[in-house]
Amino acid sequence: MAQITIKDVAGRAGVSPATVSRVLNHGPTVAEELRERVLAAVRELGYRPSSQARFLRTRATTLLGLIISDITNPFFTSMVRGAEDAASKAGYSVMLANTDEDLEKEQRYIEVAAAENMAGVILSPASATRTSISLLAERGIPVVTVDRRLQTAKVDRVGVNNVKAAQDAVLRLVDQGCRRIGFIAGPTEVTTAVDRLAGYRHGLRAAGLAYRRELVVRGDYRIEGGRAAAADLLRLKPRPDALFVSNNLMALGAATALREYGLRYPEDITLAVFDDMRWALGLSDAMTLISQPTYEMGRLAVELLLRRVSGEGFPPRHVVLSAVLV
Amino acid sequence: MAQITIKDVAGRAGVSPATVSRVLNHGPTVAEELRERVLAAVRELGYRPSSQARFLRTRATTLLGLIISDITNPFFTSMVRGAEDAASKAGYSVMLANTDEDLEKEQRYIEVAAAENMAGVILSPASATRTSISLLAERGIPVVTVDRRLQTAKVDRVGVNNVKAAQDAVLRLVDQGCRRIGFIAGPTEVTTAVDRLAGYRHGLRAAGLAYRRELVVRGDYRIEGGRAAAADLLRLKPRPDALFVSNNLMALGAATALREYGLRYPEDITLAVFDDMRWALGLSDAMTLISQPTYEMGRLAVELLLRRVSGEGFPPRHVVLSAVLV
DNA sequence: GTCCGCCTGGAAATCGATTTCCCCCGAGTC
DNA sequence: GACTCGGGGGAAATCGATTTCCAGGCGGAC
Repeated sequence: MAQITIKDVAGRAGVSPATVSRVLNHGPTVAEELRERVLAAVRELGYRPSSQARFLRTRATTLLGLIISDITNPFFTSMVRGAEDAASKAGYSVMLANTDEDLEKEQRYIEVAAAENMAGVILSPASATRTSISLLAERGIPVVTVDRRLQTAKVDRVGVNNVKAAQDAVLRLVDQGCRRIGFIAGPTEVTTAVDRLAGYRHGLRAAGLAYRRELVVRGDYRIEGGRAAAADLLRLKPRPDALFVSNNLMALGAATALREYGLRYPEDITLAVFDDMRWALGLSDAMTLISQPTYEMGRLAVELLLRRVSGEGFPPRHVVLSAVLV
Repeated sequence: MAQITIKDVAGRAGVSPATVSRVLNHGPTVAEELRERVLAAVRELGYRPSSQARFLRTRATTLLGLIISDITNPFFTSMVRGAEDAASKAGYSVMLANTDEDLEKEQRYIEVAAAENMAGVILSPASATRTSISLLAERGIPVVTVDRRLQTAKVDRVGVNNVKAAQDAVLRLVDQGCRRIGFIAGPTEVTTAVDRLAGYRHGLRAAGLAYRRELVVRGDYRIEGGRAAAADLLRLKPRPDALFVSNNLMALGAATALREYGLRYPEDITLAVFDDMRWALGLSDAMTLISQPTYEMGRLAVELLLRRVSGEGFPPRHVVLSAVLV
């Protein structure tokens, strides 16, 4: 019940608190016999140093914050695994927070990260322009953004080449004979949505097709939004011969809309999707998927972050991985 | 960069640190003028108290741990929302951790929660028998389990009536004319899996059907396991006329297996599923779904936990919500 | 044999906040 | 006018760990 402190251990081992600390941290200058006595006392009492008290002196924590915009999204959850594995290998723990794309929640968790003096933060910002990390910057807490960028802040970043991947997907669809490609875009606040839309337009241009405004509908990167957007596109006359959905959750919604309209893919309409959702959508072979190295993104983000944490100084680094067509 | 401390604020406002603390915490006995000066200084310096230093004196944190077994599972993510909303309403923040059903990871996060002196922990244990919360108990950190139970520990718990819900689902399937009902069970370590299997057997008995061993296959509560288990069942001769899948992710896998075997639901086989996965599976109307009040579970778990946190003593409470057939 | 130096380990300062204790000053009462 | 009572606010102790500083003891060298 009551906290076991370093003094209790010291008392039991018959040494001073200083010696206990020396044994537990940077041990060499302690006689073997005392060392054993201390370790025995630690074991017997089940002593665990209070991380708060330790922080007060050392200013060092082993906690990383991972603030992501939607934990329902398998894209992020796979990234979380990559981050966790890399962090625990280096002796750090990862605390997750979910913002639901809500700026207020996001700010609250940034405050928590600052108040807890986390060693570093990985962030997929809900907005490129309105997300503020100044609280962290003030405290010298390093930040790495994943997936999405921040407009202003000069921070490290790990992402994929969204423009090129989207463009390639469009060209693939054109190769398959599609000419009227509907595009379900994401929220304007989010850089990946902007990039993917740009890629879509580049792809059309490269294929010599005209960009038609009515073929682009904006969604919210969520299931319901994808469903509504797909329904809008499917109502067009003539109907698009392909749908390019710019994120995985919206693809689930779009699949539902297709079912509601009695359309089957790939027979009635061709589908291209950002992110690998084979497990949910089925019939993957017939579909253009843009697969992102999500696990790898999490891993690299942590590695980059930990270099900053350990004090390395280098200009903001942008790691751009390749999203590949499958 | 450098930490702004209470002394900086005190200096700027021309008062003592004690007064600053009084203003920020339990204010009444401070003269209005000083109060304003302090608040102004706080604003101008952007002062935020260090939660570590505060904890050292007060022994109180406003951080709740939420340790769940699989963040890919929408069941849990919806629960997380309920927990977050309830917590933030009470001025607490929620830190998430993902164990991936891995006892080692789980233990590590329990250690983190103990080391960080979190106010309380909500846990969906990876194992009923091998998960140990003694580290938390020693420190007096209250624990509430959600979804699953712990065998030994006498802790509060929020869950659903798994036995009855599974039984009802079986009876519904029998009503629809099914006689050979395959069951995809979950891991033996997990209490919900045990309960649901028991419910399946009760349902068969109540319907006067024999329990056949070969109709029950064990999965791992994950997509791939569901797919493999469903494939096993579909190979049986004669083939089952219904599949009852005991969790949502396995249902996704089972749906894939059905497609691979060229079977359609509900035409070729009847499906019943634990958890509401309409968005992913489609064709919900034709399917028996057991919907769990996930958001509510998260909310209630936090409320129960916070009562413990504030020191209320009462015998371990079991909140059992109803999972309903839709 | 004495002195110097090094190594070991204890005492105490420190981190940043809260809280107790106490002093001082003003108002009210006899 | 003096004494008491009470409220406001400062000084200092405290939380639990780390770390600096220093004392004591031992060994080696001259």
